[in-house]
Amino acid sequence: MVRVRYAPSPTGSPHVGNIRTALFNWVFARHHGGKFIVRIEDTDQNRYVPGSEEDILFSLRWLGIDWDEGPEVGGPHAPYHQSQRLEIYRKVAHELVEQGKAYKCFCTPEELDQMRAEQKRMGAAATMYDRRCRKLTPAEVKAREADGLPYVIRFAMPLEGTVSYEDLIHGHTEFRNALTDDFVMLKSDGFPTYHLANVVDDHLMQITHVIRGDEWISSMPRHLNLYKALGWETPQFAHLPLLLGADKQKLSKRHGAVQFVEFIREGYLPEAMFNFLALCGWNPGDDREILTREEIIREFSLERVSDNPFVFHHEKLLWMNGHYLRELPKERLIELTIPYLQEAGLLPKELTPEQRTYAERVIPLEQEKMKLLSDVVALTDFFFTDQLKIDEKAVRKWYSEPHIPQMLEELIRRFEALEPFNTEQIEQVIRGVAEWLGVKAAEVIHPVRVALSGRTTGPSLFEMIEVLGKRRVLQRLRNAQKWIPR
RNA sequence: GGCCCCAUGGUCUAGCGGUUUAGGACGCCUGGUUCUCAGCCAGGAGGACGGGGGUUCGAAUCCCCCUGGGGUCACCA
Repeated sequence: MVRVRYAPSPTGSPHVGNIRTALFNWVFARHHGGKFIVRIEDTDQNRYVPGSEEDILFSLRWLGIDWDEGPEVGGPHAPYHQSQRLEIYRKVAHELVEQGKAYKCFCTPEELDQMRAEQKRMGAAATMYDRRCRKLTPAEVKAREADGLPYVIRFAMPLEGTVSYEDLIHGHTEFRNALTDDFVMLKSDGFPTYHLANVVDDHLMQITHVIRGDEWISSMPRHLNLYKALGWETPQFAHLPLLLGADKQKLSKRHGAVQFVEFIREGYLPEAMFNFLALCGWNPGDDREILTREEIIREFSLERVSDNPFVFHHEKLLWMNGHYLRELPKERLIELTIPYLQEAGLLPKELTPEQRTYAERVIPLEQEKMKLLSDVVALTDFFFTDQLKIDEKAVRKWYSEPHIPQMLEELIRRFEALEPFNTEQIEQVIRGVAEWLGVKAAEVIHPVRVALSGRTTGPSLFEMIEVLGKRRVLQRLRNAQKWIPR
């Protein structure tokens, strides 16, 4: 039985790369009919950010990623918060001390800083704990404990030899033990470090595959030796390519939106995010790029995960979101976009039935143009407000044309009398007026569009007029009469 | 700097020794559709296998070196 886990630490709102890792784990579990476990690695009291766990779980649910064991749902290996499992780690750490595979270290942060500074001054390639406390005699340790000195527990790394494993993505990888220092397993506050807690829980929770980002590869000698010291079987490891910014540096805040909730806020759709994230390092092996969640689950395999870093460019995601937006049923598009109009102040918090019907007619008009749900605001604002942003250049271009004064008058006259006020009738009026004036239809259409929306682009004019309604149309046409230079 | 990872057009990616004059997608350009924009359809440009050695009848595909980029070197994860 495949058992994988997503083990975020609540140190901030989750990053896209982080959610990508969750998605790969989930898809892998679902592909194999295995279990997907969420475990909160809240072992750093200093970096804990309230609310981030909520953001993490919200993001997963928003994407449609459910978990078989974890926070809020529980499971046979509860608790799933590491902060509630402290005794377990403590016990393991002390057992290793008793077996001589780990030791208490009484070095203070100041001493360690000094040691590192010294090493740098000596021109050391890398700073590394010099294992001074590893040499402490039992009596010395006892004395310090009796003095009440705080200590950490460090793992006693083998001084020689190598350790290796077969990465499911990178293949055979080997490390020399001597190059890794005696890392801290248990901090002086009694909390474990990632290395300890992660290994212990992965073992206890019977994780079969550890799928995580490439930045963890360098910790493999620690984890592998820990498993060995504990006499535990190691799970399989798969290290996912890093997500990079446009400058090829690890994706971070300075690359624009990277927090997953920011993407949600901007108006990306879950299906687009799911599809795109799945393609961040994986592909189905053919030319398909638009894939449903079911297809992704069916065809996913770690063998098809690329091992080179993925530069995260928003353009393609935007394109993909536009694609999914165009496929969206109208009802859902309306549901999803109304909140953006409300937030922009174009619609009130509570809609009257009339306002709702009006919005339902407006929004689909611009569906094919949206790349983000939030685009609805800029695309349709002129339907909801009379405070038009006027394209002055377009006004200058059209409103000095000789046919305009007559055109406006005639349109107003005919529209006033028009019944029913629908698209076909409206088109007839527009074309009729053009003919009557002896100008091309476009020479009526364009200036009218400017009069009604303030701009030169927008939905099909005839439909737009119908939706705007006679009252607004007449009012705006009359207003446009003021634009005629005298 | 040590260790580790990576290396196909601007970006993502197919390719796992010959079927490749290296395919697809995003972006870009042109044309068509059309009341504009978008969309859609049809084309196109960019001039990608980082460089050098091998192995082989044959290399983008295997090996080595170099170069470049990245990750990591905390009582953070």
